[in-house]
Amino acid sequence: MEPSKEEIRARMDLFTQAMRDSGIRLTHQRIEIFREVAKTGEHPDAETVFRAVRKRVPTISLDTVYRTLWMLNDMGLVTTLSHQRGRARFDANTSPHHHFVCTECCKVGDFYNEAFDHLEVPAEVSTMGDVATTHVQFRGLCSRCRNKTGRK
Amino acid sequence: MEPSKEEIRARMDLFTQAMRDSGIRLTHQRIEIFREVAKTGEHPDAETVFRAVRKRVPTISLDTVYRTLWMLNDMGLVTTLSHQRGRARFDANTSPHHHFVCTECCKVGDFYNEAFDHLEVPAEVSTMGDVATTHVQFRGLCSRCRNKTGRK
DNA sequence: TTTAATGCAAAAGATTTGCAACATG
DNA sequence: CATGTTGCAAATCTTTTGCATTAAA
Repeated sequence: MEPSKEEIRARMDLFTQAMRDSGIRLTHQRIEIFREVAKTGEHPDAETVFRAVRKRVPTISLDTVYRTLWMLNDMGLVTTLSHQRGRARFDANTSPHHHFVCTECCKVGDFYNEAFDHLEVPAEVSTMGDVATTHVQFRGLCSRCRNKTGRK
Repeated sequence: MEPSKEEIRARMDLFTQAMRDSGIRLTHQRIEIFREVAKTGEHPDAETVFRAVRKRVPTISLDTVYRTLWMLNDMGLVTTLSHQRGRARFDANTSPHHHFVCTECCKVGDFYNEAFDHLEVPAEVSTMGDVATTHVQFRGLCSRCRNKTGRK
């Protein structure tokens, strides 16, 4: 689930390069914010990122975290999920991937599947617009919640 | 896109029955709130439902709309989507279906596809939990946004 | 040194909650 | 009638914004 050391480094490199290419300043805060999202597979929300980064950059403010996260989203360096009521969660994994979402605790597990990346687009959908990406989402009780609520 | 008269009636019947079965009171407000979500394929948010219902029930309050919508969600009579920053949207279509989501305007189009309803669950996913439902989401520019921003 | 980015505080937006009045079963 | 439900107002939680200060390039 957690990205490997190499994967994290690759993400950081991609980030640094993309920032330079766009002429956006590589500030201390932005680097630490991106690193925090890049190093986990947990899809943290803004508050979680804020708390983690604050340990290393004590003066950081929550609004900078928000501004940065949405900027990264606009740049395509992170994507957002929102499976919880009114709280965006961020993901630095920009490779095509899919999700298992627990309907109980909202935890999200990633997985890769080439076939799902390229599902045939039905004609009906083509009339709606141009498909750029495909995401499969399986929903159900995660094993942890199954053990907790399922059988007690 | 919009549900047919019969479909709307079927949804209302399902709702009425489910409420009776759960012993939850069928109030004027609840009926009108559900009807508002049931009669459209637009996945309205709470505010939109509120404004529409208020025309028929002028004294209704926004918090009743929220309470009711989340209750319906808990009962499985509606599902929620959240493709827009911090704003939940509600859908009374409980049949298995899939989505095309515009990355520009966040508009969501529904479609049906039996094959997608029953994608084979990879072993890796089975270890995460018990899959109950499968949703395919295609993302890209909708035709309207393509014409607006794409070529100008 | 120039201009973008930050931090602060305050605003805005979305959703929830406590409670007295009210309506349903 | 008894109790669940509503409407109101105020609270809460998340996210955004204006602006003076600070720091990248």
